[in-house]
Amino acid sequence: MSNPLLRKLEALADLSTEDRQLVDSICTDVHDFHARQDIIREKERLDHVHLMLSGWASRYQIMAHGKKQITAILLPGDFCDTLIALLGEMDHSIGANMTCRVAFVSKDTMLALFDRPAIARALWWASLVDEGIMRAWLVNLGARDGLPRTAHLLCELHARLTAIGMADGDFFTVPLTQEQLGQALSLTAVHVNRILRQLRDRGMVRFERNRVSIVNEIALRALCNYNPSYLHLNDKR
Amino acid sequence: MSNPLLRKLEALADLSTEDRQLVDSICTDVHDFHARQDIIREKERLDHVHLMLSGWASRYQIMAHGKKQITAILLPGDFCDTLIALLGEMDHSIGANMTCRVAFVSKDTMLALFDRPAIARALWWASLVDEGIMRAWLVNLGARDGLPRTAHLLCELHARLTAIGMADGDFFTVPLTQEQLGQALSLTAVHVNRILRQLRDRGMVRFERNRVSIVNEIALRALCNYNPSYLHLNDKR
DNA sequence: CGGAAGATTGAGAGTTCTCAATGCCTGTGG
DNA sequence: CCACAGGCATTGAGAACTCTCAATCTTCCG
Repeated sequence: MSNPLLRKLEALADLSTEDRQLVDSICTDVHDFHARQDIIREKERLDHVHLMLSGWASRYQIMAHGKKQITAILLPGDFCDTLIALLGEMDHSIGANMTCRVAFVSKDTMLALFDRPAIARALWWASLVDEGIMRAWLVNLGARDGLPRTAHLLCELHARLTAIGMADGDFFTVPLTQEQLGQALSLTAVHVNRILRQLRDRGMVRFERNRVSIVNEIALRALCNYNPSYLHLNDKR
Repeated sequence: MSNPLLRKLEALADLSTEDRQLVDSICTDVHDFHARQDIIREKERLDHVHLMLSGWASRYQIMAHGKKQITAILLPGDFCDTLIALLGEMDHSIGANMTCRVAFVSKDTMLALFDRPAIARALWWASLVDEGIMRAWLVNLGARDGLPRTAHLLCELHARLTAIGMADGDFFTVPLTQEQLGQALSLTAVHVNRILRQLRDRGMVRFERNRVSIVNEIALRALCNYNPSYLHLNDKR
């Protein structure tokens, strides 16, 4: 399995051979986490950045009354905390949704990456994409009803998983329970269930266990007006 | 009126005299915008970054069916688009909510700022805060009902305005209509109105015209479990 | 003074939630 | 190999929150 970060950065910039070697060499301190385990907890202070190598994780925050809101889904190649880990104190937690392999990358290594212009450029692009995803989620929660909101999340996941080679055409795996999907979409598990049934009834998506298949992507995208430009896929400039 | 960026950065790092002079000198290309005018439009490509000098502006996105979602409120000292302007194409617009003065800062000037370690550090902190605000909005939309959600926004605005000297104790001005508040909170203007009445009836906030006064900040913060740590105020490290 | 934008209020409708019951699947232990 | 427990999915029904539509009122400004 090749380094997922390398793959991602290569899509964003032209890297030299040395750049590639450097990126490939940063995953020396690797840790495994199992489902439901926290990778980082609120209020922690860190001296390294977390890079997802495999598995799924979620950035989340728990409210006083126990309600949990997932604010991001982290996939292989994603940094969990570029800025926060280096500067501040975590104001939220990150939990593994399934077995995850995570590289702990030291500050110095990160700085070495930023010293290479092509790598730095690609890393900025990646941050820009992360920022765009967050804004897209904000709009999704704020401006779409449950059905199109869920459709939008599925479109995004399909696009992101495809980009990192984790989708098999229209099929992919979502290791989240309906409860967890609800925490990301700000819906109850019961309502997520009804929405998934609607998507199935309309012949757009099949959801069985953790396997998703997009049956009619055109219709699904139309349902939520999906515009993937915020992911800047194939946007090497 | 001193440079609001300087004020902000000084709260985040210890700047040398040269640093101060540099920051103070970047506002050479200043433009004024009037209420309802767009500062940046979706799909624009820019060669400079926008720095708010005075006034209020909103980052927003318009859905196909016309619904508008405000994803950020920009105040003096805020950069509108650190990354996007330099790398990509705007995937949303930024509109002035009142008369605004905006400095156009060139790429080169930005790079010069990042060459100064203390300034760069403060700028990273500022990005971290912006990121934290976005996450807080995501949680606010996703996990709070209208009443606490509105309370949270008011608490945040009060804190941010106080930090930049634009609040007069418990009084401040919010140059947004109830319609616009609704676009930020993802509520209809009608419902915002009812919520503001509730906040008034409960003796927490008075809202008259564009003047807001926080009558009982303790109760208001309790209502939404406000925890301002994500703003990293007084967090100079 | 008139017009327009914004604020306020009422009433009925729609979306989503809560509570609760039932069904399904998987892994474990006998 | 089967029974059982536990987690998850599914469905129903009534409640809660928020929206839509519509009317009225207020304020601002030319």
